[in-house]
Amino acid sequence: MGFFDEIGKVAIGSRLRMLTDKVTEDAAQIYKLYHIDMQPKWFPVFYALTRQREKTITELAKAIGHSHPSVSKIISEMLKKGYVKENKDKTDGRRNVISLSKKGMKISAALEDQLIDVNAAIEEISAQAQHKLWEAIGEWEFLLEQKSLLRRVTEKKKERDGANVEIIDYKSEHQEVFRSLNVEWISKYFTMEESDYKALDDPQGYILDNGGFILVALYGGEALGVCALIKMNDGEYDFELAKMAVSPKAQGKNVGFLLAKAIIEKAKSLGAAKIYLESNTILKPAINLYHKLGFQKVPGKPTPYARCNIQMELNLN
Amino acid sequence: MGFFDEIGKVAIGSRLRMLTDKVTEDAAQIYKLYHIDMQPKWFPVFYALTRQREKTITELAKAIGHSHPSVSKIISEMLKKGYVKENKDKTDGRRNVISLSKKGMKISAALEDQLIDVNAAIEEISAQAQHKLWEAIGEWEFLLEQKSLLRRVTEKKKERDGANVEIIDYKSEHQEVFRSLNVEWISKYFTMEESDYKALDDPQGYILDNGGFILVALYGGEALGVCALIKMNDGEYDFELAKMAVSPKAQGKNVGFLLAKAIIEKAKSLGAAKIYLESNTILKPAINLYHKLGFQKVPGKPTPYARCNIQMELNLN
DNA sequence: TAAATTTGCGTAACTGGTTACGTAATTAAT
DNA sequence: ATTAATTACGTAACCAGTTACGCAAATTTA
Repeated sequence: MGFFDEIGKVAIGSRLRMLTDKVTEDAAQIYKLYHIDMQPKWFPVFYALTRQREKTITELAKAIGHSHPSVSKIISEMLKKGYVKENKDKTDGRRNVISLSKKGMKISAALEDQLIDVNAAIEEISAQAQHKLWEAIGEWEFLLEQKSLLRRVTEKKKERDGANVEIIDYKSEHQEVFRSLNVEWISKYFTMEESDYKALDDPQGYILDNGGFILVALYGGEALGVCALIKMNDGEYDFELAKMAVSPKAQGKNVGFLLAKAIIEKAKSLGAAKIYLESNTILKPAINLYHKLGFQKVPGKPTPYARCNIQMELNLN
Repeated sequence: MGFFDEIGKVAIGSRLRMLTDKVTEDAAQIYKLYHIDMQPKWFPVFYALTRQREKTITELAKAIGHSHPSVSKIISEMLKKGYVKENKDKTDGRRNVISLSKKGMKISAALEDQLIDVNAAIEEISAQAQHKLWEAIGEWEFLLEQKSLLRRVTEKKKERDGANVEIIDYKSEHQEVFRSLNVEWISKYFTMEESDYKALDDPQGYILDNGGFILVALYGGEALGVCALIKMNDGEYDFELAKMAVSPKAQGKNVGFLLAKAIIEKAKSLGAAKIYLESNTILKPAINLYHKLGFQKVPGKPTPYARCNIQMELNLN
């Protein structure tokens, strides 16, 4: 147990499994004690059948919370022992209606005594324990039903990553990063074009001096993401969101989202009403991100970029 | 869940298993979220190795509470991925010393972030729950360690069976039962002898009128066990415990023990100091019972019974 | 009424663990 | 110095569940 104390509650799964094993391991012995020739795994099926005379395989599976092949196997074993009988449904040839045989019902009577004693034993343990396992399980089932562990972990990750990400204004020292991060992804998926070089080689002249902005994302102090807001001369849009790039090192750390969120805030604070962007549908994570931020697809506009096959806009009002 | 509410806490095992499944099912996804190429089942091994540079298969198994073949399999999988390396111990050729490879250590660093988030997520669930699962598991582990479920159930069964058993004095109406129960086991394991017929055909004249006693055990009102105390003329012993018989129908219901206990009390109340009995070692449950009651083996005495190969006495002072 | 979809369920293959067993290396006992 | 017992650990077979798949019957849709 020392191991699990040290490792923390991450081990809750392993620990649950071990307790389950411990609670379960005696089951076979207990049946022997009552001279009941039955396998522990048959019990749920058995019990369900005592409650309701007849049930099909699928009904049984649903009732006891197993998959149907599991029930199918159990039934074929119980059939061999003669505890149940099967009966093809006359009106629906697919259904295999299972019921307890005479022999099965006799066993089921013997089981009742056992149930009483096992229940009493478990109640005894419960009474000796300060913390209520039964109720705790119920609560956990409910809480996990509401929000899965995966979702909870995802949220925690976002929170933690967010705290590590700092979004700052572009300074001339970032020019190298701004260029290299963009070259990296563009040349990975497409090829660099004329307009790329213009913006990347001279962000000061091409973007900032024209009334645009650039933000830089620091992760643990290192610049791992960049994003630009380019002033547009078109009457419809105020800015184009462009040259967004996140280092593979920071992938999955929510950097893109935080960066985009920040740049949208920036645009808002500058009184912008509509933002435009161009992208390509093979960049699925990017498209998803834009979608999540509220961008909507718009019909084709003229563009200098060959790689553009989708255009989107975000209305800020 | 309805099923389990209805069936009662007997289902604690199934319920634990389901919760375990639920907690565990997301594990693989969570690793993916962190871009860690690892199987959930490797985690305990991984973790144990980050804690202590080197460990043998068996040490790992002990540390994480698995069987050694399980660890053996996991290691061979991790080996294939290049996360660990093995090293035959120079001084002990049997030992296979495992340690993390460079690649393994890199993964282990990535794991740390994940651990933080998973722990946070689980703490969040814990905080939302009123009942403390973690502590409850700890208590159950302790309580089951102290006394296994099997032993607890056995005790409950004895209690319940005991309450159903009533020990009464022999009356003439019991002669038939007294005879038939004894004939049943004697002729099953041995053959009836002259002395048997004397006692069984005329318990009144042969046992009671000579200062002996007979007790009858009723189970649910039915006479299913008998036991006699025969007055002895020998200077050493006061009574012989004999003609104890329990119906197979009442087997495992503690009837024998209660009957013997009662007959010993009877002897005590009559001022007896020493009880004697004869038996045969092939009757193992009977010998165990006598032993449990405090009877000790004594060297051979003259006996009319061919089937006797062990003699025992109980000192009542 | 024919075609497409859904449902019931059996079989097969997989999974993450176990116990059983065999073998080689080491240690203890005579 | 043997012999016997113990230990480390790999392989095989099993176990109680699962998912994947396919077939046939029933139901829905066109």
